[in-house]
Amino acid sequence: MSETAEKSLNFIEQIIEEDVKNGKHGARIHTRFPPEPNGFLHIGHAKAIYVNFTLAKKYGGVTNLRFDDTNPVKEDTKYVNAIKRDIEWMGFEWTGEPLYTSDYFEQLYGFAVDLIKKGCAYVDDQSPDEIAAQKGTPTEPGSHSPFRDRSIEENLELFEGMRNGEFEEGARVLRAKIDMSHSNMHMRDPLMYRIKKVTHHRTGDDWCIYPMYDFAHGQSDSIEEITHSLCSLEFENHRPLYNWFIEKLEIFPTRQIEFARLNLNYTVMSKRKLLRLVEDGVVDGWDDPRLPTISALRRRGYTPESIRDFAERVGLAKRNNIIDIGLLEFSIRDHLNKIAPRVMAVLRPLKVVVTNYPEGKTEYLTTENNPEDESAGTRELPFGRELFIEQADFMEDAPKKFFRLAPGKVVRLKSAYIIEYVDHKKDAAGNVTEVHVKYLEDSRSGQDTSGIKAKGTLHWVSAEHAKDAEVRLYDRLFKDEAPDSHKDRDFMEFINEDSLEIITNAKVEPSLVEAKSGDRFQFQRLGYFCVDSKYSTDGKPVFNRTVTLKDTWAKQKGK
RNA sequence: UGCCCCAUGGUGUAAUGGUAGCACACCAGAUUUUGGUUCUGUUUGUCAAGGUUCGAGUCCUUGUGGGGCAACCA
Repeated sequence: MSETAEKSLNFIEQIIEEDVKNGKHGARIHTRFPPEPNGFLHIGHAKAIYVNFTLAKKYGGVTNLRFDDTNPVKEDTKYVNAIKRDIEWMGFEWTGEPLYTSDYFEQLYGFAVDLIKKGCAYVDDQSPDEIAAQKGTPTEPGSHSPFRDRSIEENLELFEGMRNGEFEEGARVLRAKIDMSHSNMHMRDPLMYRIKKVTHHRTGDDWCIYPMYDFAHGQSDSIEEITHSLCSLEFENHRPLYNWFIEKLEIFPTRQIEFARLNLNYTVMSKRKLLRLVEDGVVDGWDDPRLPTISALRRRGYTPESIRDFAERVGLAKRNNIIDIGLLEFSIRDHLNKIAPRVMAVLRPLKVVVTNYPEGKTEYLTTENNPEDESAGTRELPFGRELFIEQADFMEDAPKKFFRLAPGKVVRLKSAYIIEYVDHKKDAAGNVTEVHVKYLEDSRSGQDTSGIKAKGTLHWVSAEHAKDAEVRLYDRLFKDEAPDSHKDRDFMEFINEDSLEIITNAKVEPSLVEAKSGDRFQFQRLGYFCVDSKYSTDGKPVFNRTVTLKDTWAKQKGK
């Protein structure tokens, strides 16, 4: 992360620099990432993680990881582990041990008692429906609960009763006593505690009352002395309440700052919708490479560096945004171009016979592993009389701008020889089954004295030496740019039925059978591929296509 | 018909009262044993109307458009 002197600051950095300049909190910066352990992290979270961790680090601060586990109905330890793994994989380190809002339940209870004693909270015996009815609407004020003016003593007694399990679920709640006619709905006597006789993933059955988000999140920030609590725009309306509790409780004044969350086109990001895709079997689990979850991106072959680069590029502001998926693809191409070894793989093989090459002969040709990185070295490729090239690299009736193999054309085989078209065979259906060519013996790569210039260069594998491999090609999961933006159509209607193509008979160069789970390659002229962690077996790797190479030829064809 | 937030090329994001810049995308060209990479160049923008000012993307007013808020969810 090289910071050029010219680089302008985003609005949060400006706030932080102002705070540092003024010596606020001793110029200390402390942020937190507060996931609820009820689902998997996605690329939107990745931005929030990036923002919280890099901002703190930039100003010499640290970041807490705090699981916001105040709703035992939805939360589970299995998510805790997945979330920790994803953050670590992204390359970030939280300070100390992971923290949990549930660690503060006793303290939070004390805060509530304090508020009751100050006359700022009361126990309400009404049902959810009654409370909702009194809430009013955004344009009409609410009305007071008949229990609003209970004595402090009675409130204290009832609240303790709630804690002790004396009442049924839903029978009573604790509410803040603020203003039922406030223009901000969140200030109309919001709920602080509700009764839930549910086992919590960490505290077990110790509690049967649990604090609401609004009475847990800000207070946890205060307890941890978080200086800047960064959250998404939807919590803007909660900030007055956040500050009200800080003021009444006289606790550490964390400042909440909201920023716009990340949105990506051609996908969905909400946990609920992601869960539906998984449960309906549309995708193959939370880490299906077509999903925008961090575990899916990892499995697909994205690097942590590329995710961080992307998070930096999307910027930080308060404006709602929809980022083009193409930007994410740029980030991963940019990184993989520098680090991925180039290899030969033919996805849809077409047999080529080099008629003037000796039968039974094998020669080994040297090729560079990565033209962008000399230190990557070279390797030897077997070459023989029978080869496979890509079906799309031969055309019987080629347009003038087709730089590949066709009647009357010559092409270079990458790191090998220039070949010249001789003949081709077709089956009964008219499909080309075999192409015959002659090679130019004096055109060997690196020792070319033929004087011939070939316009195109093809990738290839030796038929005798090539290994079979399975390759999985992914396309966007949705056909619509914003599948969940249609008011009267379900996002599932926009599923792209062709988002996964499995090729079982790809031919790859022999070295690839030794590839290990997670290894990344550039299949020359095709794209970047990663050995799948789920379906690969020893000696039989399955390759996931991370992203294609930029393809200006395909673009031209489309015209 | 309440409150809060937002509005700069196709998409994002800068300019903090003084030349509207950067990235991605797009288009054109150069290089290339990957139609990749790299390099060069072009096109495209301040929501509207008033006001303040020598000067407004920036400040003020009023509109318009978009987003959020009425879960015992977070």
